[in-house]
Parts: sequence; C-alpha cells; structure tokens
Amino acid sequence: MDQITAKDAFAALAHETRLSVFRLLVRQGPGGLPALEIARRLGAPPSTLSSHLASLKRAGLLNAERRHRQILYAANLAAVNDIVRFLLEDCCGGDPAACAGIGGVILPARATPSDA
Amino acid sequence: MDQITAKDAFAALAHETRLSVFRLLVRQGPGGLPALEIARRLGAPPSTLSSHLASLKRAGLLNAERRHRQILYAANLAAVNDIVRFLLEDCCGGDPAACAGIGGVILPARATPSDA
DNA sequence: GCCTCATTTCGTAGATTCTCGAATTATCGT
DNA sequence: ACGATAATTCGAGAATCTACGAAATGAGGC
Repeated sequence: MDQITAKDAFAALAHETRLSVFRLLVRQGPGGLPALEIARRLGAPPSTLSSHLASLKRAGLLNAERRHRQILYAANLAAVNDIVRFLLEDCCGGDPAACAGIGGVILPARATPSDA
Repeated sequence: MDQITAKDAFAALAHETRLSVFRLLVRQGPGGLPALEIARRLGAPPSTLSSHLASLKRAGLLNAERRHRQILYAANLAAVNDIVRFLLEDCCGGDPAACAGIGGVILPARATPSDA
C-alpha cells in the first residue's frame, strides 16, 4: 500500500454514488451483486454506474467475477483493512498508549508491514 | 455519520498533499504541529497548505488549537473510527462469521448507530 | 449462425477542484 | 502603538471529474 494506491481508494469513495455502491456490496457480503441489479437498486443509469464500478475496481475496492451471463461485484474488505492501516501507520510515533483512547473499532496493530 | 459527512472525509483524504498532512499528524500524535511547520516538512507553499488544512478540518479530520502565536493541528483519530464504522455498517447483512476472515485490524462492532 | 441480454466504451458539455502569489487578519513582545 | 511572525483569504487560469445516451463488445441459448 503506497501513497498513490491509498489516494485512489479514497478518491473512489469520495463520491456519493460510489460510496453507496460500496456500502451496498459490504452489506451484501461475499456473494456480490450483478451490475444491472446494483444500478436498479440505486436508481442510476447502467452506463453511469459502469464507470463507477470501474473506478472502484481500479482502486482495488471491488472484486469482479463472471457468473454465467452477468458479472458479480463484491466489496473487497481487505482493501479497507489496508487503507486504514496505511492511514494510521506509526500512529503517535509508535506509542500505543497515546493511541489507546480513540474509540475501540480500530486496532492499529503492529506497524511492520511485513504481512501482505 | 451520514453519507455526505463520510463523502467529505474521503474527498479530503483523496489528495496526495492532504493525505501526507494527515499521516504526518497521525505520526505526530495528540500534540500536533503548527501550520508553517507542516508546510515546511512537506515542502508546500503556506497558502496552498492552508487551504488543505481547512479542507481536512472542515471534514472533521483535524482538530485545531491556538497556542500562542501559532495554531496546532492534530489528527482526529475518532473521525477515522467513524468513517470506517460507517463504511462497514451492517457488514455481510449482519452475519459476523462471513466477515471474520478479512485480516484482523478492523472490528465491525455493533451496527446500531445510536452512539454519536 | 443469429438473437438476446448484460455490460462496457465513447464523446462531449458542464461542473468542480487545484495552485500559489499578493493582500489581509491575528497575536505577541517591547 | 509598532514591528515581526503565523496563518488565512482572494482571485483567476489550468487541470480534472462527472453524467448519460448511443454505439460497441461479450456470453449464452437455440
């Protein structure tokens, strides 16, 4: 995870429709949904949505898998993991105590990026 | 945390300079850094940096505190917590088992958005 | 091979964002 | 009050992003 990759991921999420797409697929789980079904649920034209799906996929936030005639898109939760870890890397200069009181959802873990 | 707030936060991070600013302040910890010092370390002109700091602050990602003649900016880690929680809300339709294998940094916690 | 459904690519007009010097405002020391 | 330092606002050109219909591509079914 480098600066550019992270920036692209944030840019992909910095749009109302794309954010809705991603959250919908997070709720949907690993099974995913086909492109037209996503467009239908969000009330967006297929061509518009296709470019948004391409953005999210290019940013590494979605996995796409062909299933018969349709393409199933699913949220890539590991990517969220990666960008959060990148964002909080070496938090508070590495002092865990100073970081402790932030809320509980995020565990900065170790700063060594040795595990892919 | 609503859709627009989250989108603004992602938009604020979707820029190389602002992302560098935020990560620098994460590393710096609660003490924060004055604006010109941030500009100096990142090699950016003060006026450019000021607008970026304003973006990040408007998005709720930075806290600013006046300290004598300077203004100390510090990363708001709780905001990161909030946007990640928003992003993963009702993950996998609420089935924790399906979400379990994502990597370990993020704990989806409860989906009830009752706590501000 | 042909028809149909699912999805993407193309084109272009419109809207938004970005940069940074100059001018401005705010704070402190004397 | 004055001078110096810290930070922000203003302005305008340049660059990037966005939307969506029409046309093209891809994958089956018959």
